[in-house]
Amino acid sequence: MPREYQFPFELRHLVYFREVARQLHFRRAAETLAIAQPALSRAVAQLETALDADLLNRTRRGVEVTPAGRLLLERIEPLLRGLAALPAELQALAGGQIGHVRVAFTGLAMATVLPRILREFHRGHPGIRVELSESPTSVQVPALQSGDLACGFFHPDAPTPGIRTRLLLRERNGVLLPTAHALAQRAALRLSDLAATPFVLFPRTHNPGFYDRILSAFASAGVTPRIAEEVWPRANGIGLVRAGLGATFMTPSEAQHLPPEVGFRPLRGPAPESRLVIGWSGAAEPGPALAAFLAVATASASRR
Amino acid sequence: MPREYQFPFELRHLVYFREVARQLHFRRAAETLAIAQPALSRAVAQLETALDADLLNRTRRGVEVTPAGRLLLERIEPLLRGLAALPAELQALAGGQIGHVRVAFTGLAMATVLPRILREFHRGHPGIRVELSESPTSVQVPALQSGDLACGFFHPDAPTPGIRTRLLLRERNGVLLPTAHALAQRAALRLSDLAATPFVLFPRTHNPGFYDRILSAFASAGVTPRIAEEVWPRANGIGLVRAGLGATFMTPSEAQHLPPEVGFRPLRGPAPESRLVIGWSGAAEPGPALAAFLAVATASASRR
DNA sequence: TTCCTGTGATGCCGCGTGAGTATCAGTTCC
DNA sequence: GGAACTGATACTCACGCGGCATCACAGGAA
Repeated sequence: MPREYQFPFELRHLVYFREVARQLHFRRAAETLAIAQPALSRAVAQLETALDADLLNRTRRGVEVTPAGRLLLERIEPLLRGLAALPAELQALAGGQIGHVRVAFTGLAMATVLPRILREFHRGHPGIRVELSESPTSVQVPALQSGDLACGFFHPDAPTPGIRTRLLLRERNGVLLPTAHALAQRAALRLSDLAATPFVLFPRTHNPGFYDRILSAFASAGVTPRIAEEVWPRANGIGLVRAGLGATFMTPSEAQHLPPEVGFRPLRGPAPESRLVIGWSGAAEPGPALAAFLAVATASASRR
Repeated sequence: MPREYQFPFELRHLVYFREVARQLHFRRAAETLAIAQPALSRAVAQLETALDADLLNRTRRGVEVTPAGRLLLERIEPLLRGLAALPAELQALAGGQIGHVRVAFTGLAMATVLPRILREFHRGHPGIRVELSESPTSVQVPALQSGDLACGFFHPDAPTPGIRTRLLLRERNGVLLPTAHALAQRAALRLSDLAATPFVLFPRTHNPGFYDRILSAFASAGVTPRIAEEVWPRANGIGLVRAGLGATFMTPSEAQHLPPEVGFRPLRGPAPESRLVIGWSGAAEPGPALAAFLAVATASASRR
């Protein structure tokens, strides 16, 4: 059976040759490699045949490396180093010391729990890279179910089969108004006060359940709100409020650091409620990097 | 006998795994690799054992690569590519398409034949790098004899055993004077005219034979020259003449491009003669890169 | 259901080949 | 002229790669 093979040599040959080139001495190199000298001689000779090049000059007063041998050495040195590092690297991956996690989030998550979680996580796991991308609940849920996404911070509004979740935040929304707005004088508001105020919301497709709960909250207060803009991501909505184009909903946690042009007012009576969860695929056991992230995230949440 | 070996796997394993990861199909990968499927299954299993990591998820509906497998792929892909390129690279080295030559030269060589040789050589052999360093004859000759230097342009003054040479230039020296010098009015000079003129020469150790021939040429003209400076490299000597510190010897070929502050005058009667040769070690057959360089250099010289 | 097809894994065996020991061929010493 | 090196060569042996045959299992079609 003819032996077809892409490489006319094996790692052995390269390692053996490198050792001889280092020590310039077959016997000592063989000892270092824990093989007998004849085996080493033949392996190097095979490599020379395979590459059709003289790699070493055997003289009676020692061995010297030919130009071809030097070129080969230059090329294989980094390769062998890289290969030698591989097992440890894979162990590090398995142990969760290195790796990466793709994490999606919504504006609320970034404004509340996420910065703290990331800070803690990077302190404990400096080798794991977190790939963050803001995306709406309606995108995250199917991505989590299909396994395209490892982990997401989102706002569930219906059962999410195939996703394991943990509640991070559950808060009644208040209202964010331009400071110049008439209602900004009041300490607290009711939904019914807001009939004349244009609203800035997220696009309905991004979380239809929550969107509709907002509308029904208005309806039960006897008001039909005017939705002036639907904008995403979240930061742009706050920007529009700041620019005086309307009001928006916001939770108290989210209202920590606000520019002076806007003000947060709690709602009395019925108010839409936001729930922020962290979710991950329930199909497969999470990998070590994801497990580490989840551990930090849930611990950080329960410590609040 | 225990098999001690730095790597718990071989190139085979990596190539086999890569092929399966590419095709996500053991049977087709085995066909591509021209081996039977069971052999492939076992090789991949061995690699997984060796690295203590699951690289592939075998499901009934196909094969998928695990994160560890992806990491491994990322790492080995460039390595395998580099190794695959090795044989061709070594052949190119042997064929003289790539490589490098260490070449030493003296100031005279750089002022005459060398630029043209380098231009021609790089045109015909773009893959070969030339490492140039100016060094005196007295340094080049032993370096050529010991094999530390591949090729040199120098000025032999005695037999140089172990070095093969070819004469490139053989010229009577003239005199380089500051234009302001009294003798610069004359069209040609004799050595005996130069008794009162301070001279700038190279250090005697750099070529004792030639140095002494200069002195004896003076002596036979009945003159004892005043050696004001001994300076190296050559360009600095010309700089000193330009600065008015004295005169120096120079061949007509070297006197092609001179600054206006200096002038070249031929010598009538006895004059020191400069011989420029290219030399290379006669011990070993020159390597392909050196052979190519020598071919260009000698051809360029005989075409003058 | 039942059979067929196709997946990758497993059992077993022959032979190639890597590595062992013993030895050779050529030096460079004393 | 031997002693003590060097690396190369000649054997033998056994490990393991790869071959074939087969298994276990899943999915699809009848």
